[in-house]
Amino acid sequence: MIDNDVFKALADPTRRTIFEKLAAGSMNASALREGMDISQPAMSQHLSVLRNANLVREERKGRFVNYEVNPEGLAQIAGWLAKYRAYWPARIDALRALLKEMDQ
Amino acid sequence: MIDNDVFKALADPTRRTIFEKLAAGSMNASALREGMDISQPAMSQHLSVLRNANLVREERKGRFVNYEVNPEGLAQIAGWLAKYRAYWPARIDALRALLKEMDQ
DNA sequence: AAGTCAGATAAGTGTATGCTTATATGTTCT
DNA sequence: AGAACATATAAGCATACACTTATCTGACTT
Repeated sequence: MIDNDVFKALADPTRRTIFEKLAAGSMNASALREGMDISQPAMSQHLSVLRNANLVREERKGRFVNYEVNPEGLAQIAGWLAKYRAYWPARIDALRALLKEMDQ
Repeated sequence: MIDNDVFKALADPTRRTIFEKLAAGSMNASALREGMDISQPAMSQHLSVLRNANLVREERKGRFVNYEVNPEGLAQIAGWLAKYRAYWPARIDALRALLKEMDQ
């Protein structure tokens, strides 16, 4: 099951922070570390997990590696969530509307 | 952070299966175990985790405990997902495919 | 009241996970 | 070519996690 990687990847708060940073704008691994009190290998390992979960993708830029959000992972979560549409509370009707709109 | 519990709870495939079963209809812990090759304590522990993540809630029914989906947990995921709405349109095709797949 | 049943909790154990330090790979600069 | 830099990988370690068996609590039954 592929969902597994996505949820596992997001189960770690540090990885969610990294993802959030990337969502605000792509950047390389060193830039990501700024203000995060995390070692270089740890960051590299986290990025590897996020990449495997299709939450993030990389692009070599010379000696840097630029990381950016990969919508694929988000789509997987949306897909999982959609299965339980029946239980979505009114409060997130906007989300449902958006999915429906895309479905047309 | 509350997201933490939700994603951690869903990071385990067994718990996702349990949740899925409950989404199809509320039932007690014993009924949940049917066809699942899981010990009674393990089930109880999983339900405890799901409950803590607000993905599930319980209702005492005499000597049974009926479990059902708690939309609160789903709302948390939807809320998290909504923050990255900006990235959805980039892969509308994937979302559409997922939705179509689900509708059958 | 005693027995039985549903479920929770306790304690122990093997494995997974996230970190560390050390080293390797690959790219740019002089 | 060699130094400097960005990132990845290796190996080791402490903690978290999912499971097990044993026991406990609370509710129905006779």
